Amino acid sequence: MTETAPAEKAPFRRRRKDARPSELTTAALELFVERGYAATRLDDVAARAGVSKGTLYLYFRSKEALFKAVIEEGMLTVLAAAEQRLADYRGPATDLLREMLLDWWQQIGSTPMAGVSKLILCESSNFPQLAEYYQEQVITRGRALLRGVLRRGIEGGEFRALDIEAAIGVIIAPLLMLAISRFSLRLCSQEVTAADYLTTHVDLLLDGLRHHPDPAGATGTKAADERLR
Amino acid sequence: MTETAPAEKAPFRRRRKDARPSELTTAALELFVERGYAATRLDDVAARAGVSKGTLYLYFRSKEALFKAVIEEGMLTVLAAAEQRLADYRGPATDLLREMLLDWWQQIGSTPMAGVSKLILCESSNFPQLAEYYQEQVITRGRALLRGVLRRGIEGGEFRALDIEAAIGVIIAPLLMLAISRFSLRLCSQEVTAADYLTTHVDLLLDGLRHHPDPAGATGTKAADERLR
Amino acid sequence: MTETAPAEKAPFRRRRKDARPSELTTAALELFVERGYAATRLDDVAARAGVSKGTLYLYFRSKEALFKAVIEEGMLTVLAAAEQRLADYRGPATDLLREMLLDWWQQIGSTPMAGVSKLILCESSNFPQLAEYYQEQVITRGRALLRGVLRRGIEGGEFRALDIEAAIGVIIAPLLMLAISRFSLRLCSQEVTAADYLTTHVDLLLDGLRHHPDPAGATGTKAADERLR
Amino acid sequence: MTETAPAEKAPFRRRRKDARPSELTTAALELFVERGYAATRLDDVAARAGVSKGTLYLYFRSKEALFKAVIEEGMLTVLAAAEQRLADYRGPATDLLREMLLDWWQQIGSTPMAGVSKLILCESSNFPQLAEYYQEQVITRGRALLRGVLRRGIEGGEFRALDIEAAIGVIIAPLLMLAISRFSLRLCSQEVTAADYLTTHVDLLLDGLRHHPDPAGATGTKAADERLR
DNA sequence: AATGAATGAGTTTTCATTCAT
DNA sequence: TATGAATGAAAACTCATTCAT
Repeated sequence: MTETAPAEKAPFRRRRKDARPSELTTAALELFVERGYAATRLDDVAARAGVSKGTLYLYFRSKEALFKAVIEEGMLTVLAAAEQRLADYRGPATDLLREMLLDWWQQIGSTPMAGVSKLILCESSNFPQLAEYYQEQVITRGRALLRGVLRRGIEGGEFRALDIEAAIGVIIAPLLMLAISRFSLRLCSQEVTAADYLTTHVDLLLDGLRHHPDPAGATGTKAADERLR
Repeated sequence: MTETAPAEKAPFRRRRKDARPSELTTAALELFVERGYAATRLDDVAARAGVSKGTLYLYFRSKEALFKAVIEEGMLTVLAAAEQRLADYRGPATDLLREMLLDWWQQIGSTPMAGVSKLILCESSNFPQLAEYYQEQVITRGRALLRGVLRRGIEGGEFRALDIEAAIGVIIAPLLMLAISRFSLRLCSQEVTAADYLTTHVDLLLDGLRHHPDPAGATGTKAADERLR
Repeated sequence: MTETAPAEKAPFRRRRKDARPSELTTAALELFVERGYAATRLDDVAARAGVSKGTLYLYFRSKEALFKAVIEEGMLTVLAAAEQRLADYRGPATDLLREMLLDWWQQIGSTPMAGVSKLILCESSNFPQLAEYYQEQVITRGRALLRGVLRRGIEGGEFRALDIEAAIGVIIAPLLMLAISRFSLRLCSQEVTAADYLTTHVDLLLDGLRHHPDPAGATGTKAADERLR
Repeated sequence: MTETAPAEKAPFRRRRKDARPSELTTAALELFVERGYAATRLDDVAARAGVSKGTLYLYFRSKEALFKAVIEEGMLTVLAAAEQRLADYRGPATDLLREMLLDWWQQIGSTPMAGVSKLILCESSNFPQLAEYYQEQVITRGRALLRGVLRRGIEGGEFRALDIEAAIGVIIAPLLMLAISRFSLRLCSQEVTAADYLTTHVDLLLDGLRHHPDPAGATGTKAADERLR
């Protein structure tokens, strides 16, 4: 408003203008994650972004469009981070798996992007198409990455044989809960630092995956199968 | 509804009156879990319960009161199920842990009560006092149960030493995700049956916990610690 | 319910039954006066009368019918009290006027019936027909009584000549305000007992009415007339 | 609406914004006075003000807040009018008293502000705090003004001795009834113009207050005292 | 006669969306 | 572009009225 350098006016404006959409989605993400979609008022989003409510409608057709933009922007970020690592990484699957989990935490789980996971979890039934899209673009790809590592580990004798699809979910769950817990009740990571939690998860997991002769678990498994019909 | 004794006609009204609250909370739970608190209209809750909107207000002062009742009723159910198992169970910690996890799934995770977990996860920041209450009454108690088993296992040499608090969270997370996934996107248990998922979780976990000499994991742990600061 | 003397049952019931309507109107009058018609809930009327809400509908077709019954019952009481005094009273108009005002206070103004005045004042525009009826039956009759006394006093030389219709209103106003004030803010009778207030009113009034030669007031009156057009 | 300066088009919005609250309270005052608080629908207030229902909530948090604003705005107007007259007026108390009463009618009683008196009278038990505030700010101050004049008149020998507090109420009552009657049944001023009514009140009152020797009233007073205990 | 559970029309209140400036 | 006043559809909530018992 009180521009001291009139020569710079145009670029400044340009920059603001270009930055607007992501300023808005950033504010929206925070509030959507904290309160949920329906409970978030556009008034509050605008206020947090420091603009008027009307301005939101210059960039997004509707509240739903804003929400979708938030999710899509988050997905782009996630996928961009992931693609970088697809990597020609070579070496033991054990190391690779550990690497992937810690990477995920550093690139995604510990950032605001983790909020997108919470949104998908909480709002998926209200936005089925968006959820499906997320499923295809993010979840399926992420699972594929893990599947590759697990297969390699099993084939190479590092990991014992197991139900790979199920294992993928079991591996992801603690990461996801850790990320989501940042925005709500600490259901799982109460009184524990993220580092301790992750370390314990990785250690337990790699120990559990490791191929060793002890046949004791098998009995238990059968018993469990019976209990679950 | 299924009147077997026509002679008992008189208490019909009375029985209805007594049954109403839980009919209403049942309908409300379903919708709150599916759509979230804010997106659930009381009209729909009433319709699902087969009553008029006004009837809801005969039993619950407000939408918020209904929500709290839903959570509290769920908590009672969960705690009642848990208390039953506190048990004088004796035997290997390994068996006990497996037992507990499968029990949780059968008593809670696979029932409508699992929805309460999703609600707490999604709505905790909108109902902080309720979340705190849930934390104290349910989470803390549940963690205490697991803590007891892990300690016994470690002291008895069945399990290796580890960060017990962190391990509790890691153990719970896959169960919770499995339960919550029933009401939204299958973030973790995609294309896998609950039984396979649980079996894999328990097997991996017990393998990972088992006390065996291989010291390889330690190195990895240190590397991870460094990455996480 | 638990009648110990079954022989007396019938008459007891009968008495209750006959008394019901006035028990209900009594409770209704209290609440209507305190809160106004619209703000009074039938639930509360029923509760104050110690019956269920449904019972009200056994005696009154609707809330409006109940209100009208309250007013009409009040009017009957008022008129009955008035008729008694129409009297073949003889004597100085001064004494008669004082008598009438004090009587009104004792028979009406100091009783629950005074509430009817407040109701008419506050609700007349919501029940124009009822107000008109009250006007005809109560106000007009009351004014006629006063008119008679004032005329007699003027004709007999006790009172000076004045605008009789206006004087009637001026005489009534303090009585009415005193009565109404019992149910709301003491706009006029703050910190004064009803007896002091009435005494002062009557004294001032009779002094003011008395025929005395002093011509000073005339000037003032003319000035006032000019100010008011 | 009545734009005399078309060049000033820009501030139209601004002017509207500033004017809105009082447009709304004006409409609200009319309806509250006519129907009472509870029976007045915000729909109707909005319609009378020529805006939509939602607009009301742009300026007032709730119906109750609107009501309080109506009363407070009315009080400000009343007090502002009163302060103007506090006056260094000198002269006979008789003239001053007449002046005050006629002023009140012209400044308040004959204006829409008179409606506030009706609201306070009718709604005081539903808004006790507001009533108390009104009592302190308006009634107490108004009584103080009258008290001053009466004292001066008595001390100066113009008025006879009497119960000043009671007299204040007796003096106010006809004014108040006249004002309130404009909005409901003419309980007191039926078939009489305001001017005639006021003139009669003032004349009667000043006559009644005047100091004259006749001791006749005393007897009557004693009789009245006995009747009232 | 009496009850009180149930109803649904009516009211208050909220908030996404529009649009004149 | 940006604003924010205004809108009105939709949701929460109330309560007079009904009716099965």
